[in-house]
Amino acid sequence: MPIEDKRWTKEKEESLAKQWRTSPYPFDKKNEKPLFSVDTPPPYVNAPVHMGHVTTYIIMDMIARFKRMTGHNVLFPLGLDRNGLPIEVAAEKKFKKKLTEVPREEAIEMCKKILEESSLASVESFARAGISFNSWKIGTNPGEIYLTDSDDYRALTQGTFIDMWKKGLIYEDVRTNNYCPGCQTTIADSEIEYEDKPTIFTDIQWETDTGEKIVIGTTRPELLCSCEAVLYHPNDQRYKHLEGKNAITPIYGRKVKIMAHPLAEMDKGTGLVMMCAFGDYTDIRFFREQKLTPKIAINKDGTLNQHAGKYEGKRIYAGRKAILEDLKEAGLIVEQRQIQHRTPVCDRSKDDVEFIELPEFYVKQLEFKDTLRSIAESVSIHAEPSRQILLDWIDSIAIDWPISRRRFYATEVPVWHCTKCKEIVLPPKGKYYQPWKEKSPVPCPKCQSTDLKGEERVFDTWFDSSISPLYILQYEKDDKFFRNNIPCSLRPQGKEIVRTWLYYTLLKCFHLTNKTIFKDVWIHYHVVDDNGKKMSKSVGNIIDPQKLLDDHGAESLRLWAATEGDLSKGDIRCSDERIKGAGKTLTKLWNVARFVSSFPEGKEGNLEPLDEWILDELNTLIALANEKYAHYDFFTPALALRHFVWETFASHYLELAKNRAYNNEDLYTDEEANSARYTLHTVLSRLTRLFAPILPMVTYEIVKATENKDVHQEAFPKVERTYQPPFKTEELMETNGAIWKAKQDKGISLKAEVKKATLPKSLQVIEKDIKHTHTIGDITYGDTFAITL
RNA sequence: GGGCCCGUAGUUUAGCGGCUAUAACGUCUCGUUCACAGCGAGAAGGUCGCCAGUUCGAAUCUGGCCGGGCCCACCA
Repeated sequence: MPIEDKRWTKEKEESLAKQWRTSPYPFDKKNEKPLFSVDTPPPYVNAPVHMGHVTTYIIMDMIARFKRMTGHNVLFPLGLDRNGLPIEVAAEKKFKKKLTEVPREEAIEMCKKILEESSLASVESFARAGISFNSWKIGTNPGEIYLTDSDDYRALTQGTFIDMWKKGLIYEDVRTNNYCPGCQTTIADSEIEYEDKPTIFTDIQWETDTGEKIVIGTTRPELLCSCEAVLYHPNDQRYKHLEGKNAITPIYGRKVKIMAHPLAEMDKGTGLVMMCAFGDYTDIRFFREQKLTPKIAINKDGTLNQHAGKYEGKRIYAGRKAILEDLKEAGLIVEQRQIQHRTPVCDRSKDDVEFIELPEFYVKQLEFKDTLRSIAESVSIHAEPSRQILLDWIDSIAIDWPISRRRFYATEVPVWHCTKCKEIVLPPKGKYYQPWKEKSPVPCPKCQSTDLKGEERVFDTWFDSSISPLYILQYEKDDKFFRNNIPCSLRPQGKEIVRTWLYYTLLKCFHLTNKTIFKDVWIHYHVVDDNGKKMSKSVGNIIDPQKLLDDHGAESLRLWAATEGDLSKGDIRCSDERIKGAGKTLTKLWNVARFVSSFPEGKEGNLEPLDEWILDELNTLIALANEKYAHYDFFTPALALRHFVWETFASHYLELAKNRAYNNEDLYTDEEANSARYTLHTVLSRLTRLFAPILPMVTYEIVKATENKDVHQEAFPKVERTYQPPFKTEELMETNGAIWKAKQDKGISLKAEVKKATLPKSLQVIEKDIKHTHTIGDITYGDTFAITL
């Protein structure tokens, strides 16, 4: 049927988006086609998805749609991340109560209330953008939207803990960790941010055991009590003579070793540095390396303890003030100055992070670094340079992974503790447990006691999210399906979470399955604002995709996402103007289709040389798209397709073939006209399929109108037949261009007659088409182009 | 401070040893050509960040510098 409407409008998108939302692309487990599984990143539900999410999911959708068209059974589920700190923060804000200060049941209730409001509205933009998830229903069947805080998901998280504990891959230990006194939990490195804060830097006079006076600078005088060593750099001539001597700590009068150590930097402070338990990461590294026993002077509540002597009970700042006064009185302060200091603070409470010891659960990783490195080297990463982020991270790992947290809205660590024999008691896996309020289903295996205390700690949310590929592939639910379908085909994710989500997933899945869990990893950069700045809530430059969808429509957004840049290689800027500009190509494509649809289809038969040429051009595109799409590159083919639509096909082929396709004056034979009509329809048909993953809505409507088919059920084009183009594309384009320009320069109509023309010899095969397109009288052929108007 | 990435037209970009350096958006000129004025035909616009080197030849390779981004580290 001919297309009537003069242009593509965004209003046409609404019904299609709705249609795909109510009856989407369900996942059929029994389908015999090879599986292509996409481990999509579950967005966090506390805020609506922003432009960056939508853009990257659009690319994932292009991948999914392409894979469907190339004969795959595509598992493309959406997950929603609902565990952990952001929800707790939102709950605290809304109810104006600290979760640490209310009963645990109430804390969890508060979080659940927040989550009730979040619903699916946060991902509404995905539906509007035409993302073809398997399902828009929340559930536990493969392909349905999964929630990381569902009983089903949490039971699997706990099951993996139980397995790993039994395999000896998890242990509990008392170690130094980042600790936030405000939130009262151990926090991960990724939960720390830095603030420039003014701090007093104090040079304090010490003495050595031989009576020599030395000066050491510090910002943490309250930690003097926990000092275990004084360091200078091995090349520092000023202090070489101190090697092997001891320093006496002021106030406390303890003897500590003076050592040469590269951790000390010659040009910082006086070149001498005290090592305390613990002022910073350097201290921690040093204590670990020297196997020193730290005397930690700070309690869980942020007060100083008995190690601090007379300052015991004071909070850190008060203790610091008091000890500085005492040092001043003793005449030991050489100099004080205020410095700006980048201080690690908790990213939620903004409290200074302290380093204290607590018992926590750890996943072993140090002894697996070599294996992890080979996994990191063998997994296929798009684009290749991003692999280095992972390798660098693996190289820099210095401790095992602390997985327990002292918070509330997260998966509980599924253990009980025997009050009699101290044994750790694990329940059978397969069920979701809340040990802090439930009785252990089993007695202590060692002493048979039933007097067990439920564990109160929860997991780091990365411990949850690092099993997403296992969850979507039915691990422990359907063994046969799981075994047949690992590794997971594709992990798409942002580069900023390579060292967390990607790394932890590879680690944990290796521990559980002994395999590399992904075949391919697609790592993307970011959509930044139109000034090139990263979007962030605090800066207030978050771009709302709903607004862009309202203004320009999904297809403009999608074409922009494909053509603005290669997201696996760098950031792309979000520009309203450029998204708007993308819409022009939609109009062009639509009108090309409208033009083609006005002709009868034509039958396959002898092809005119011009028609062979355009089909050959299209073949080049088909080959390019197949190759690039398969490597998750939509950028290169999208540019080529756009160019083909505007230039090659519309400007040149259509202009030349028009007369023949109309054949109003019977200048051509039926066979010649048929060849043009057949070619027009064939090109359109293939072109829509090439565009379908990028522009699912426009192509759907075109193919429905012209062929009455669902383009998304069609096979992706392959180069099936080759054609012999008798001339070079540039030769044709240059010739057309030269004739148009000559008429333009003379200010005459493009239809005006050309009396005589000398054209390249190779174009003789399409003499008739050229002659009628440009209205040329006499055509001769030669090396030099010339026309007489 | 360490690592990685990036500097090409006003903007976004292609090219990654060899034609006069791509194209799109924007700007300007002309045009109511029967698919499309949300269009067409053209034009202007660049010492390919800077400086050396390798080479017959460098936007492209190497080194240094300058500028930008991201990640990591930095409580002396």
